[in-house]
Formats: sequence, structure tokens, C-alpha cells
Amino acid sequence: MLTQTAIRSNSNHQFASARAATPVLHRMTGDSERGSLGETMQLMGATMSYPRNTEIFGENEPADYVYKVVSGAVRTYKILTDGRRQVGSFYLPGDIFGLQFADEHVFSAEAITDTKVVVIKRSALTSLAGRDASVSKELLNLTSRELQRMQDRVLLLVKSAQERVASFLLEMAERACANNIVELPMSRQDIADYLGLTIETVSRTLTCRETSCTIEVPSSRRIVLRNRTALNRLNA
Amino acid sequence: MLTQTAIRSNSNHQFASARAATPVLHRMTGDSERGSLGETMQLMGATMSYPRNTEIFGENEPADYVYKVVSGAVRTYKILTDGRRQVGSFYLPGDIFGLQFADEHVFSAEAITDTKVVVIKRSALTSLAGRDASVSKELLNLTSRELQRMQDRVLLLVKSAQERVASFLLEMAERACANNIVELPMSRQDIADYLGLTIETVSRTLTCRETSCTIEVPSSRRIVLRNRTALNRLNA
DNA sequence: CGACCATTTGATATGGATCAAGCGATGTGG
DNA sequence: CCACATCGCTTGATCCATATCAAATGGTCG
Repeated sequence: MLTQTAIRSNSNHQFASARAATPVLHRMTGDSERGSLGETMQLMGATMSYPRNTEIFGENEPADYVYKVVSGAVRTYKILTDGRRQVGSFYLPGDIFGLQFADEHVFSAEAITDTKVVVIKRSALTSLAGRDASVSKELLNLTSRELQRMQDRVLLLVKSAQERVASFLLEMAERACANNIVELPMSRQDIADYLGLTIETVSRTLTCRETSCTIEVPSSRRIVLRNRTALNRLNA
Repeated sequence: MLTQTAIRSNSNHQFASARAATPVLHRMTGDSERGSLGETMQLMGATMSYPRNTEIFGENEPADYVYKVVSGAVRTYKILTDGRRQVGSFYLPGDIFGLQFADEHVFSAEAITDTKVVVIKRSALTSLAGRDASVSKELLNLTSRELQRMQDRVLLLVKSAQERVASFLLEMAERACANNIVELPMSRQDIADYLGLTIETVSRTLTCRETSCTIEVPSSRRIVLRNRTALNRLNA
């Protein structure tokens, strides 16, 4: 439990500075927001691009901004004292992140693939919330949903490896799925660190599901769900 | 992983109906709220009593109320499909619970010991929040803090048994400690279900810490912290 | 005192981690 | 265009932390 092959994430911070604005207005696929907040952010915020594996913000940095994914994918994570990495969440297009209302970020955030986000000052958002009850309501809703997701994580983390992986696939299917084909932007290591397992276990579990014809894995980042019922059963 | 000695929580629902009002105004020890919300609830809400092990609300019931613990202690939990129980959170005097902004409760809630809570209609709270920006801000703060706690839980659940128990003791020490003496309202089973371990492992881990003089366990519900530094080290 | 329950302690089993090697895709330099 | 290094992933063998099974102990209430 205590040792694990050290730190594997290799962020190249040299790219972390952003290229400037040109707001992007097309609406992406994610469903993380129905209300005005997403649009508000896209109107008021600046678009920034982050190449693959670059840092968006770091743990303990002041949490001055809120982000919305336009394209690509983001992971938040924390390096534990023993060197292991725990992934907090994955964010896909449409998702809003950086909402933690602490002064400092608790997690770091990195682009998983080349990613565009819109950024807005938290202060702008909170002052807007002070004037507009609907904005503040939406902030609360978003935070509640995030809380909900974290509660689900807690439930997930006490289950067996099979169950965790099944849950993960179903979760991703909810969020980024075109007729049962799930495209995973993240590596096995990311998945493992998200589920609290090792890459070996994730890999083995997937091949096991494949053998039982529950899924197909045509390429490592693409998974076809053959039998959702079976996955749901595992999901417990 | 899949089997576990079935369902151990023995709620006697016959007591679940509440004795009526008589609002209690004295402020309790918990620190879950600094702002006006706690006071507002105590002024507007009704006080209810729940004997030990009775249900306060059930999973899938409409989430119409928000609760504040006046005295006693509360656990929220969920029974998983395989019969295991996962404890979501413990709430101590001063803590507010039932905040989830879903229409239905995701967890059930039970009194751990004889417990008094004040109850307020969620609708009253949200309409108040619509009028008063400071209330809505506080709701957001409370929810954020709950989110924060859940994130900590996630980090906790990927650690070793030693670390989980150490973290738990330190968490409880933060919340219900008089000069290093922690009074635990909950059973070993509650702790185990909270930490995602078995009672045996929790018990063994505690005796191990006791042997190493990090803690003392004069009675099973009372733990004296002898060496916080050592606990913090384990906490990782 | 005796029944009951929570907790501790002991012996054994097992799921997933760890260690180690192989494999396929991608990229790079000659 | 091919040899070769690299990287991400898979597969295999072994080990260990924690679960499971079982029994002893202790505390509480009639």
C-alpha cells in the first residue's frame, strides 16, 4: 500500500502559459450545465489552450478562476505524501471545474489531451451571484452535483476492482458515448489512479470483461459496451 | 469483497415519529456553522427527538427538510446491493445535514445515540436564500465544505488501514475532543463501515496503535491521543 | 448469575499489489 | 524505408494486507 512506482505524471510546465482569447461560442456535448452560467462564462471569459499534459492550475495555488471545458479533457489530482497520485475527477467538454470555494486549490489540474477551456474570475462570478439570485442558485446546484459525484466516488471506492471498473465504464458511457462506443481520453494510469487501483489490475479486469463478452476493446482508448446489463449487474 | 456478514444496522422504526417542538436555543459545541443559518434554523425550525438507532429519514424519501444536530450524533448510510452498509458521514452537535440538493435523499440517516435535531423545510430555506444573498452564500459555503469533506474521504479511502484509522481519529479529535480525549458516539461497526474496513481490522489497528503507545483505549468508546505527531505521520 | 451484545484476538484465505517480462504501436535517426 | 528506442499496455508469477471464519473476552441489563 505504501510504495508505488513513484510519480508517473510528467507535466511539462513550459507550455502552461496560455495563448490569448478569441472566445469560442459553439456549445459542446457535455451536460454539466443547463442554466445560464455556462453561457455567461463563455461570454465573459477568455478562451485558453493547454497542450496535452500541461498544468492548468496547481495544488495550493490561489483559486482565483473557474473553468469550463470547451474541448479536450482535464484531470484533477493530488500527489500523496508517499508519491502515489490520486485522480480527483475527470472533466469533459461542457463540464465546469475549479469550483471549490476554498482560497486555495486542493487539487492540481492538467490537460489530458490538447484542451481548450474558458476561464472566468471567481470574483466576477461571486459578485454576479450577489446581484443575481439565479446565478447563485446555479452555483449551488453545480456544487451540489459535484458533491453528489464525490459521494458516488466514495461508494465506488469500497467496491471490488470488477465493480469499480464497471462503474467507471458506465460513468464514462453516460458522459462521452456514441451508441455504446466509449472513447477514453485518459490513459490506464489515469484510470487506475482514479479508481484507486493499479494499471495491472485495470488492464486485467478489462481483459476479463472482454473475455466474458461484456465489452470489446478494439484499441486501448476505445471500448465498446456489448452488454450493459451485465455491467450494471457488476456495478452493484 | 462481495460477502460481508449481512446487514448489521438494526433500526427500530417504531420510534421514528417525533415528539413535538419546544425550540432549544442554547448553542452547541460543533463548529459547522459560523453564520446566521444555524441560528435561523433554530428560530424557525422545530426540535425533534430521535432515540438511539431510529431512522431520521430514509434513502429515496423526498428530501423536504434540512436538519441541524442539537445533541447526540447522526450517521448517514446506504445499504449496498450486496448487503454491506457504507456510512456516508457522521454529524455531531452543530452540524447541518440533509443538504443534498436532489429531490430525494441519497443516503438514509439514523440517530447513533439519543439525538435532538432542529428541522426546517428546505423550501423555507431556499425561498429565504432567494431573498437574502447572505443566506444563499452560506448555503453554498456549507455545501462546499461538505464537498471538501467528501474529497477528503476519497483520499482517505485509497490509503492503508493504519492510515484510515489514524485519519479518522484525528478527524474526530478535531470535532469532538476535550484535551486529547476523544469520545466516540459510534460503534466499531459504524467506524468500519465509514472507513471501508471490517470491525476486526479496525479493532486490530487500534490495539496496534495502543501497543505502540500512540493512543490509549480506556473503554471502547473513549480514546486518548497520546502522540498526535505519530498519528499525523500515519495520516500521510 | 446468566443471556446477550460489542469488542478483541487468533488462524486461514484471498483479492489485488508488486515484481518482472513480453508485446504492439508510435516515433526517430540513419 | 527500415532498425531501433520508447512508451503504453498486457500478461504471468509471487507476495502481502486485509477479509473471512471462528472463538474467547468483557461489559451491560434483566
